[in-house]
Amino acid sequence: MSDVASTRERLIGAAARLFQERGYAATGLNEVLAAAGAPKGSLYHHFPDGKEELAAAAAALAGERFLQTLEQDADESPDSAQMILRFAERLAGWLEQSGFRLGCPIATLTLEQAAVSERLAATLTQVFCDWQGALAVRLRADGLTGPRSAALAELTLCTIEGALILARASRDSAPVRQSAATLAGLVRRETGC
Amino acid sequence: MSDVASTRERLIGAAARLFQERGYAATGLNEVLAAAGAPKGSLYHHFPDGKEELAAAAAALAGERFLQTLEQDADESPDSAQMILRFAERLAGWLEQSGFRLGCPIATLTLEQAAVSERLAATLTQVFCDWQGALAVRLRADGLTGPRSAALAELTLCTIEGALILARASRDSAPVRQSAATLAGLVRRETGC
DNA sequence: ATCTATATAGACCGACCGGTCTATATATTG
DNA sequence: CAATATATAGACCGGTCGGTCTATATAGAT
Repeated sequence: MSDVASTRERLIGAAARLFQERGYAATGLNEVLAAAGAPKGSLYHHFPDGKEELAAAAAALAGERFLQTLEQDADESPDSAQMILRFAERLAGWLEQSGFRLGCPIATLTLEQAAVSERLAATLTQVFCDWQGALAVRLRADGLTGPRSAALAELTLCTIEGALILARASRDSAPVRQSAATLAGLVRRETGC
Repeated sequence: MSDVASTRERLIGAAARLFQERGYAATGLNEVLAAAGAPKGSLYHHFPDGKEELAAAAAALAGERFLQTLEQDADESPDSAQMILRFAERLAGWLEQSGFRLGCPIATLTLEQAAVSERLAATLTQVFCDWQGALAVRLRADGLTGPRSAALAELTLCTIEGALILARASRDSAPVRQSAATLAGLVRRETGC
């Protein structure tokens, strides 16, 4: 196991970061190459289909990272409502630390490219599905039925995604904290925790 | 009053449509000019600050249109919960009719440019604020307090925005309809309607 | 009619885009 | 060692980008 990431991994990592911050169209491949310290030949060696394939890999990586954080917060929270609050707090911190440049790692990619790229759309759909699944697991653990936990997991995910948009527009993390608090209150009423 | 829109209006209208569908960076000014049937000179005559200024005008127009629709649905609904369902149904129809290309008219713009353009960020913030206000008015009419209606209006807006992202990723309007139904149920429990 | 401000018209610019190509280096395998 | 697959390296391509520029047309004022 090498102490430095492989060229392929560096490319995916740099792409994930830049696509999250600037979006798909505004991120040039030359920027990605510079950030990864790789020549253009390497990019098209590892990703023959170019930018689209790189974006799919970047979205998958970002999805996994986000999922792990989500599952960690879910495990460390005594109930679903507190998981929502904890995760929102974490996201608010990320927003503030980055000057409101880092929101959802795949939302911009989705709005820009889901209607264009079949391959990317498939990856993005899977990622959102995984996230919703992780939320649903925690809700079920609070005693909700399968369908009900799925519905509330979907609502929670939508709330988070929407709040991140509003927060980035206003450069204020209040929408994330407040909407999470409102939702957590409604969920708590339901789970009884 | 002329029967055809002025060059300025045509530019804003074309920009609003293209920015909504493809986003900021992926929309070329030449595309906008072609769609509006105007030469480049006219664009920089009406919008000396170029693309950024045009985008701000387009966002303001899109915001007004969306607001009017929202207020209309609010007026025609007997209570807040049904307003949410009605509006979600309308958005789901737009998504389907456009092949999931038309979601929120300003969400992509926000994620791409809010951290970059001060001017655009100000416009976008105002638009989201107006939308939230319209939702809050309807919630207050159902007997909720000012703060509570503001909180639920924010949650509703976040839910809609997030659901539009999920729907575009999966090319399925189910997230919009389902999350709206879940939220409407929670709101109904609170308003008692 | 003349002057002025407004608006239209589009050629043109350097910069950068995603992608292709050939050449070289580095492992892996026989 | 030779042979082969893998990976790095970057010059180069046509095309498009946002923006600037000069020239022309149109409208209102005097």
